[in-house]
Amino acid sequence: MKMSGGVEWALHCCVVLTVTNAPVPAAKLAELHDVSSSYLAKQLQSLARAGLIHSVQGKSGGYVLTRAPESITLLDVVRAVDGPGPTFVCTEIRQRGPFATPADACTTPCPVSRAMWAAEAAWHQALAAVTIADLARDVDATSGPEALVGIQAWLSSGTG
Amino acid sequence: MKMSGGVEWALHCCVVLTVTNAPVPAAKLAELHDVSSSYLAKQLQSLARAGLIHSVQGKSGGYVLTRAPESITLLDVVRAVDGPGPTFVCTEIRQRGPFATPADACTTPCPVSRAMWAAEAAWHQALAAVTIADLARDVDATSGPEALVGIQAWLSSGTG
DNA sequence: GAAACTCGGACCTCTTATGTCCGAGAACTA
DNA sequence: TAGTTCTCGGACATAAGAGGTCCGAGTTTC
Repeated sequence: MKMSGGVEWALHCCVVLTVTNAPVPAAKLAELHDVSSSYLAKQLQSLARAGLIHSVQGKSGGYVLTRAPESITLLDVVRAVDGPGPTFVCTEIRQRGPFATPADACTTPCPVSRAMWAAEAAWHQALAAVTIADLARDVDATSGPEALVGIQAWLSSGTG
Repeated sequence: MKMSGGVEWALHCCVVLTVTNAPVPAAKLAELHDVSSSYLAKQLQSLARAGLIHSVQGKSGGYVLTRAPESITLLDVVRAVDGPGPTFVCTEIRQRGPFATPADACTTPCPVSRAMWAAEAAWHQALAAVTIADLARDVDATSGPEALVGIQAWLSSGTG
């Protein structure tokens, strides 16, 4: 099981979007991270479909965060880009074979899926506990405040 | 991100293997769960490579749990079947683009990967807290004790 | 009103998960 | 002790999804 690489890109983009209120084009975000512009567009579309970012069309268009960074969690981004479905899917194996449990008796999930989903819930909870604002704060602390300020200036100026 | 379907099969097989000390052939496990025998064999090989089960060759051969069910965790099975690597892989995006962080300054993981790995650790911890023995106990409680006893008898007899 | 720039979805490629097969090897039987 | 039968083990096809690219529809700006 490997998470889509687009999740990493999307998270970094969300952090970058916290430094400005002006729309940022996908091409700019791609250049900033040195990744394929065409492919990054796909991830941004996923974020837009999920309502996390808002797209502005036209000449000076781009993407803007729809909510405050404090109210966007990592879980939101992961589910938007990587799909909302559960990672573990129960195929009701207990209802098959010579010792099949009758469907009537299957009112509750089987013990295996219960345990797997409980672990998944713990994962979700940990992701939901961290927000984009937390990440931005960590970046400030790790790379120094000048990093995001520099990016902010670069985004404002037309310099490529 | 979707977990390999083989994880479900492997977990059910491990539970079944708790009811007997005699080797159980892959074909028997496949028939019991009504799944492809050839493909299930692949999952069992993964479990064997990871040292969770031991293969016995020859006429009355099959698979046996190597450890007590109490000391085999769900994490062990998941990592064996689905791969031991982390689900989130950091491609060091911060070292790319016009604002690249110099490699010297990257002694610690970037904030994004730190947060993702922390969540993954919570998931692992939850998986490691549940053992195959716990699952077997849950099955007993859910489907009644006669379920596993019936399977035990079926495995012992040559009846297919 | 025209032009330039933006997003959005349709399209193609390639890795990986899924599924299958037959040969090597060990235990049982005679 | 030799033959037979059953087992696992890895090599071989196939299908689905991730990764990557492209051009058209729509909007803002001049």
